Amino acid sequence: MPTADPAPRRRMRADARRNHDRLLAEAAAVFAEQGVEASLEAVARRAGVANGTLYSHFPTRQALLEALLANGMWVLADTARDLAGHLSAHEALTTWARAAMAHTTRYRGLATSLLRSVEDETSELHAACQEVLGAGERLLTRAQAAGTVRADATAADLYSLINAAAWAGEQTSPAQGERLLSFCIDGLRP
Amino acid sequence: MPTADPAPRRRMRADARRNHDRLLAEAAAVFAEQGVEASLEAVARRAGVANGTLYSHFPTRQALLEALLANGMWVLADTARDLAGHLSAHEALTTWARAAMAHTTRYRGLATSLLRSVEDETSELHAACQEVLGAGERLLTRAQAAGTVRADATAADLYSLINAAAWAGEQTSPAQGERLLSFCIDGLRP
DNA sequence: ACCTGAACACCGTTCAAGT
DNA sequence: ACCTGAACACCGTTCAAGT
Repeated sequence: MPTADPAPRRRMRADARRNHDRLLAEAAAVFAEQGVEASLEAVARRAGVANGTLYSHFPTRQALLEALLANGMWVLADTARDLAGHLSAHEALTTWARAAMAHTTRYRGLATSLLRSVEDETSELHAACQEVLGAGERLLTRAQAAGTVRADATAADLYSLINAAAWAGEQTSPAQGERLLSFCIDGLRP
Repeated sequence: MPTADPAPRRRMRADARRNHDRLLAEAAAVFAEQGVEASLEAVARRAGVANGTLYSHFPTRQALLEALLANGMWVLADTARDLAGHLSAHEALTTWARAAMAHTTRYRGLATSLLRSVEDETSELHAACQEVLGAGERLLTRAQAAGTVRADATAADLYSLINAAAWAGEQTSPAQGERLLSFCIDGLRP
C-alpha cells in the first residue's frame, strides 16, 4: 500500500508524455555512460528538449533517479520475500545482499545517492530506499532469530555495508567490491 | 628513504613561497568546510591570488591534496611500525585501521580520492597511498602469521575496507562508519 | 621566475514569454 | 498546460601579457 501513486500516467498531454519518456530514456543512457553526476544539460540536449523542460518534468536529479530506479527497488523488496520462502535464513540474507549490491552498481555514483537518501526525507529517493531498507531488515531479523547473525546488527548496518561495498567496487573493481561484501557479511556472524 | 623530496623548500622567490603557503592554508580551510570537491576558484580567491597562480603551484586538485596530506600519511605508516612494537598482532591491526580511518575522514570526499589514487599511478597521491597500503600490509601479514586473520585477505582488501567505512561514515554518521569498520575487520577472522 | 586576468567552454537553475 | 531559450551566477583550465 504505497501512498504515492507511481506517476500520473494518463492526464498528460501527448507532447509532454513524449518528452517525459524521451528524457528518461536519454537519462538512463547518459547515466550508464558517465555516472549519476553526468550533466543534466547533456541529457536535455540528447532528448532534444530545452533545459527548462527537463526541470519541469524532473525538478531535481534525485527525481530523475527515482523515476529510473523505483521500479527496480520495489522488485528488490519483492525478491527479499521470495528468497525468504525458498532459502535458509542465512542464505536468503547473503543472496539478497548480493542482488542489492548488483542493483546499486547499475550506475556509477549511485551508492552515494542511495546511502544519503535513506536518511534524507527530502530526497525523492527516500521512499524507495526505505523500502529496500525494510526488506533487508526482515531478512536480517530472520537470520538473527536463526542465530546466524549477531543480535546487535541493525538494518542500517546491512544497508550501509551493501552500499559501501558497491561504492568500493566502483572505485576499484567489481571483484574487490564483492570481496568486501563477503567480508562484511561474515563480520555479522555472532 | 623516500625518493621524492617533499618540496623544493629553498629555491623559491619570496612572493612565490608566500603564495604557496597561503594557498595551502586556505585550501585546508575550504576543504574542511566544504569537502575536497570545493571550488578551487574559491581557494584562490580566499588566498588573494589569481586563479592562474593556484594552477601554477598545484596543477591538479590531487597535487593540492598531496601537499596537505602526504605528511599525515607518512605518520600513519610510522604509526604502524610503532604499534607493531607495542601490541599483539591483532590489536596492532585493529588500532591502526581505526587511525587510518580517522585520517581518511579528515575532509569530506577524501575516501574517494584515496581509494582511487592507490591504483592510479598518474595521481599525485599515489605514492602516499602506496605507503599507507604497505604499512597496512605489514600489520596484516603479521596478524595472518598469528592466525587471527584469514590467509586469503590482501592489503587491497584492508585498504578498501578502511576507505569504504570512512566513506559510509561521511554519508551517514561517524558512528555508523565505525560500526562498519568493526564488522569488516571481524569478517577478516579465519 | 612568477603573477595576472581575460578567454573559452562548460555547468545548474530560474523564469518571462510564447504556443 | 506545456515548452522555449535567454539570463544569471557560477565552474575548471589555459595562456598571452605583464613585472
